[in-house]
Amino acid sequence: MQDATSNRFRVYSELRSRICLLDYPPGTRLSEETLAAEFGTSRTPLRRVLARLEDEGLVQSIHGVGTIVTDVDIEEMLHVYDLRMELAQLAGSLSPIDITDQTIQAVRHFHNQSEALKRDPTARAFAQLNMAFFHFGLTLSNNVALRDMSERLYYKTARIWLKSISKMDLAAEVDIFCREIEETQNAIVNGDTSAAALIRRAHISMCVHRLRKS
Amino acid sequence: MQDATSNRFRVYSELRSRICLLDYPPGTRLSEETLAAEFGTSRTPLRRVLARLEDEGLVQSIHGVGTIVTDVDIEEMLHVYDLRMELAQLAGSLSPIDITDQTIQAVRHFHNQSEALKRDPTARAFAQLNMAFFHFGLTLSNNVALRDMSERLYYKTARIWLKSISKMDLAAEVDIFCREIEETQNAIVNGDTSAAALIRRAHISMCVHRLRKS
DNA sequence: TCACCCTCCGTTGTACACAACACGCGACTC
DNA sequence: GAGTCGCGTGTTGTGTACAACGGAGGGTGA
Repeated sequence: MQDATSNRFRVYSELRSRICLLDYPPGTRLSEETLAAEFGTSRTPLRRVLARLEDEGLVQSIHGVGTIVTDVDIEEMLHVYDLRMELAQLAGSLSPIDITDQTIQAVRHFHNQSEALKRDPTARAFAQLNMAFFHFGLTLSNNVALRDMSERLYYKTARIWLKSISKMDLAAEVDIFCREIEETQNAIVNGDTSAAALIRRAHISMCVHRLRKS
Repeated sequence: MQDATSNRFRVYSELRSRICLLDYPPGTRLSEETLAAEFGTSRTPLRRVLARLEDEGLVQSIHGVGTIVTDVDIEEMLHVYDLRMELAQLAGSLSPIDITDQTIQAVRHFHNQSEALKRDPTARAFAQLNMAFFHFGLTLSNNVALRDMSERLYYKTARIWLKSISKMDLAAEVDIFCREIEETQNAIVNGDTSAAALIRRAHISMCVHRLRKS
């Protein structure tokens, strides 16, 4: 057992992940008591985590009913996507990092993983890799505020893609993702964070278009 | 007594206001029990409010010590200001509102109030009017996500100005603020939200420069 | 005189009991 | 038979006692 803060973050992170990977699909009723028991704590600290998830719009607590995982709809989230695109682009101009060998190695790692995914594509593994690659994208700017806001907005919309993938062509999506990583790798190797940011923005935009059509 | 949610927001809003108006200067130790008594509740719901303020960086709770109002430093906040400027500008291009007579009337109201402030300037009244005018600026975009993020960042930095005003020329600052409102009024009357957003961005930028010199 | 320790006090963190509330089901009434 | 009331059950919200912890102050020994 660590100190309270890190333990809280662990629980928060785990629940957020379950919600965004649809382990808890929209409409699921979470029981405070059950979750508290699972994480080996009591309702009080767990409620603090749920309160944060509620502030971020991932769950909704209703007195006398339960804590319910919210539903997400692409049309309602268009505003969020608009902002996410702008923030993605800003990552290239607001305090961009100096690219080191470590950065290049990281993007190569993602390239390898995306190729492996192409050979054995599953929706869940794809979503997880996408999430990890998003976090890598955050590290391209040193602006902490930008990172925080981007992350918050990302998790607000992360479920939409996974909810729609059954109606889309998984192999084609993986292919597009692979190419995004390749393009990003080219930009990073050339030390061009600005280009990497624009690539990211473009792919968010295209992804929204594909999602709306499905 | 209203329902839990609105009551919680009332307490949150009040505490945030006290912190940002320096009723609780940085370093102040807040007592959960005292505050709970003041708002006629118990520690439990009050702690939820403090938890949110802690997530937003306005206070810090330390086990065994207390809940302490954080200090803010302009140099640490430069990243936040950078992002705030970008968001201010985006308010003009991301889902800008259609300007109605109501909007024009609102900005006229601020103009009048700023003129009144010029006649009897106090730092606190200035800070309050500035805050109100900021909230007006938020209404210029229909993008809810943009509004939320802008507000969050604004309150992160709001105290810096008030902390430095004693070392600056209050009358001159009021004058600049009056002109900002006048310029905004011109833009709004012409139906040009984009220009209003750029004016706002410019004034944030200039304000940061003045603050760093003081 | 200084360094160390120990105890006391106030604070935040946690656990738990109870209140407030929503929903469903069954009985009762018309 | 339909509508309505009331109660039981399960949930979140609140209050409160206690545990965990940090710091200050005084005492003690070298």
